Amino acid sequence: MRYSEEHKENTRRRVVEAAAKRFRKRGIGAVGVATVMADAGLTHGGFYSHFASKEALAAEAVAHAMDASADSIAAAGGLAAFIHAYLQPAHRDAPEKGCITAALVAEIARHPKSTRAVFTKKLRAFLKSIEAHLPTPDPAVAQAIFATLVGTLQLARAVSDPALSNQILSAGEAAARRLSSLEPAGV
Amino acid sequence: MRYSEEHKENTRRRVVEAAAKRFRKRGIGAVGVATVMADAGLTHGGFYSHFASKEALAAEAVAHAMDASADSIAAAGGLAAFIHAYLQPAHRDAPEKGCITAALVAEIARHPKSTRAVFTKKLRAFLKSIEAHLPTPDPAVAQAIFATLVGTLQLARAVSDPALSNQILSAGEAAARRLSSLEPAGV
DNA sequence: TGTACATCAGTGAACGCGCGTTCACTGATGTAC
DNA sequence: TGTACATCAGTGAACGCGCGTTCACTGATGTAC
Repeated sequence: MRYSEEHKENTRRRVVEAAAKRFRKRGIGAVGVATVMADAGLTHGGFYSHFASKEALAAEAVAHAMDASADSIAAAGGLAAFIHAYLQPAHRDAPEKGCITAALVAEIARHPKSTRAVFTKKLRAFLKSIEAHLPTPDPAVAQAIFATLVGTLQLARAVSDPALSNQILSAGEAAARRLSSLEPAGV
Repeated sequence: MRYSEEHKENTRRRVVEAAAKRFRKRGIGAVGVATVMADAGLTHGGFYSHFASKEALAAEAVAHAMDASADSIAAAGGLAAFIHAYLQPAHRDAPEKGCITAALVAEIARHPKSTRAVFTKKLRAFLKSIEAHLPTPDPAVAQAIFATLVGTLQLARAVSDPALSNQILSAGEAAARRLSSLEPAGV
């Protein structure tokens, strides 16, 4: 072969990362293949020497972004710190760098089973990670905490009144802490 | 005027209702004006004698669907019953007839401020309704409960494993009950 | 080491299609007499 | 009451555009000798 394996893998990764960013910012359906390729410094025609379809890229982008945040609880320094960081205005205001679940769950739900299966696999891993950081591990509690975080961030993003948006973030943090049986406030 | 006011209003309402259904099922961006008009038994050209743009229809459809569920807590017979019904598989499996917030929050967050303002107004009313049904009224608790319901329903819809999906619904119900300070189980 | 060749990542024009929106029209129905 | 006219909700062709995907190509770089 001509270009090294490494070269091709690098390009592919750049495309996946550009896609993960754009998709979170504007939605998968609203972003064209040409835009993603341009973000990666390429023209659109080369797309199909890397991916079978836009759908295949969507699945890879979801997987990539889920993997990128897989260790974010440990990185934050524990569940309480993670919850706090997750519900910060900074996260709300930068969806392209944030949680791909909050940005795209509803859209993923409308995608083919193959894409949903990829999401499901990565979600399971993340839920395990939440559970492992719980004072008293319980899968149902981990699921409920994540659902609360995702729902809260989305409501805070949709609302047009900044004051209400901030209140929602605070309310979500208190609720997530309460569900995880952490002490009420502090940081 | 020629056709009665009533006739025009009826048509308009049929279009808004068709839109609210299609948008919830497939997303606003993925549904064309022609499809909505066909659902309402019309051709696409007449659309602009009712609405200024697709965006205007989106805002109306959101408002309409939010209004339609405004009294659903009282209709369900209280907050516990509402939470239970909201997190049923039947609701998960029929987004076109269900909560428009769960179906479209993330997409609404990417729409113009005017549309987000309409959503915000209706959301405030719904949060008030949750709060009024709380044993101890508290805006933050109402916000957290709704965020938990929305996040839970969305995760349950996206996941490809039915068993996990059902677990998530149950976990969400337990959490929402706990946040609202209702007794643990029952129905 | 230097040259010829083969590979294939990446280019850019082209495809068919569906989109939101516009527009000249038509024909059902309300109003005037 | 019956007829002529005006209105405008609804029709369907057409617009420019961006989409996902295909394809003939090119040219940088790895391999063979």
